[in-house]
Amino acid sequence: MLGTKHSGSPGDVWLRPPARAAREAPPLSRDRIVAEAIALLDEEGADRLTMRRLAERLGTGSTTLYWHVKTKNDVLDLALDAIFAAVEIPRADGQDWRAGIAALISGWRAVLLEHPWSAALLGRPMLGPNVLARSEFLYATLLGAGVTGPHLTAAAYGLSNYVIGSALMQATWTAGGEQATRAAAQDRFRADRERYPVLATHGPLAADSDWDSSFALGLTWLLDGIHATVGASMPACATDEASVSAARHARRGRGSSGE
Amino acid sequence: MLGTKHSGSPGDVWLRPPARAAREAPPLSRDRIVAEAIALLDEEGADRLTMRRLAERLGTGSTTLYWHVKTKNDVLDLALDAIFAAVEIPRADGQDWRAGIAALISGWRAVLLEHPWSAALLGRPMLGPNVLARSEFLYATLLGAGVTGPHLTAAAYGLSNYVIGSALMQATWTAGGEQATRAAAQDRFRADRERYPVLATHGPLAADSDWDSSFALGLTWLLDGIHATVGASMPACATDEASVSAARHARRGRGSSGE
DNA sequence: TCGAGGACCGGATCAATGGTCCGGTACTCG
DNA sequence: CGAGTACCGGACCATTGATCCGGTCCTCGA
Repeated sequence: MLGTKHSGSPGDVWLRPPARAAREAPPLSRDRIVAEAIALLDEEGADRLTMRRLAERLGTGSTTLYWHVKTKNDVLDLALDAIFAAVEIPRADGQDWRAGIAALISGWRAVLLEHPWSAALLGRPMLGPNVLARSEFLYATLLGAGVTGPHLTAAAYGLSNYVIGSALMQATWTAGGEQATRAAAQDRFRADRERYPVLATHGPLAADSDWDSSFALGLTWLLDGIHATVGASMPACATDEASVSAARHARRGRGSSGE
Repeated sequence: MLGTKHSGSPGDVWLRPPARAAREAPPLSRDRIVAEAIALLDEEGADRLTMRRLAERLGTGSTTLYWHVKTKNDVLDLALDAIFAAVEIPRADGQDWRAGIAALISGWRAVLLEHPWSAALLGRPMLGPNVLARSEFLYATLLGAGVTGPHLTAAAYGLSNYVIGSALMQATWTAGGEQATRAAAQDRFRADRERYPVLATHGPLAADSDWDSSFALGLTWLLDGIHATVGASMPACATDEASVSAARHARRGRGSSGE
């Protein structure tokens, strides 16, 4: 009798996890799902994110996720917004608006590059609180600097779109596409040298191409242009220490993604 | 005898398609597949493109496509490159390089907006002949204008990334997301008015936001910045037929200060 | 003390999709 | 005329997002 298997309905008591001890972590919150999704995306890329995979990493069943989240798209939207929490919003500073904006934009770019999968998700409406808060800062700072009306819209758009495009492009050619792609492209250029002579020598894959400084340069141009519209007296293309340090900031890090 | 059925092996001759007449079009070429894919994408959007659907529209079996194309990604890559054939490359003109570049960039943008699904595909390496030819023109024109070294890279990158980001953003908020999304966003802004005061009134969905002129303005800023790097003695703002208008007079007056 | 209700979990299952296997058909060329 | 080749497609498979429905555990009031 002692050894008898008496068949409790779902398995033996002793084989079952001791009640709630199995779930040491809080039962499984939206936040945990999002955090794990980001980790998974960082490690394996966008196309490897599966609900089953994600569930497995969380030690739960795949269908359980749907209790906390409506669709997979929700997970992506939440993850996308979540990473922008790492972009610190500069202190509002009426004096040096350029520095503030440059810092924000550079931080934005740094985050996008730290999570290369995010670039591919930029084609969806970003309405999360983190994104909105930073957009708010951008608009407010520009407005405070005297940029108004159509110029305000154009300035905000120009800056955002520039970061987005830059990050997307860079993520495509560095993190996203492995070196294989890049090498193949290089070969392609060389092979069709007579067809694309300039590209072959000065193209984007040329030796002197430096993503960070190129980005900083373009940012300076945009800021200069915006600056000029407010009718300030400073020259349009001055030495801009702000964006230079911004580029430095963007290149740094990578090792410790302070959360 | 005339009415006799003599039973050709697989069905009657008259019931069988007259040999090759059934396929009026060339049997099914890569080009036809790509063209139909573009049509399908234009009509129904990116996520509705299925190999089966595509095959059905072509009046063929889905698996047949794989004879002409290796994967679905190939179809997307080919389609993406194909639409850029519509961007006409301006005549090389040593004099007015700004006009040429502005035309190219604007054409690029126009194509991206005409095929909103393309924006979502920008995150993949674009190495097709059409794209390369236009990049070649961009680099060559800049080089001919005296933009060299890091400035050349930065200029080409800035311009490309700006178009890409702009198109991606606009496609997200107009064609891609239906008005529903936009209206919801509008509501969101209004609801959180105290949290995002500036966004609520001056935000991207404000009444005076005009995609086209905003884009033109930003493009002018970039071109001005590029112009300034060539060491010409002219002030950074030059005569540019279409896009300038607004930005000009703002900087006009005190241009004497500094350089 | 108990039992009803709700928060939370997951196995079985479905439909859609990208892609492969393999056997066909029709045309061409020697 | 027979073999080779370009081309086609039905059957099939694994993966994936998502749902159904039945379970388990906790809470809270009577």
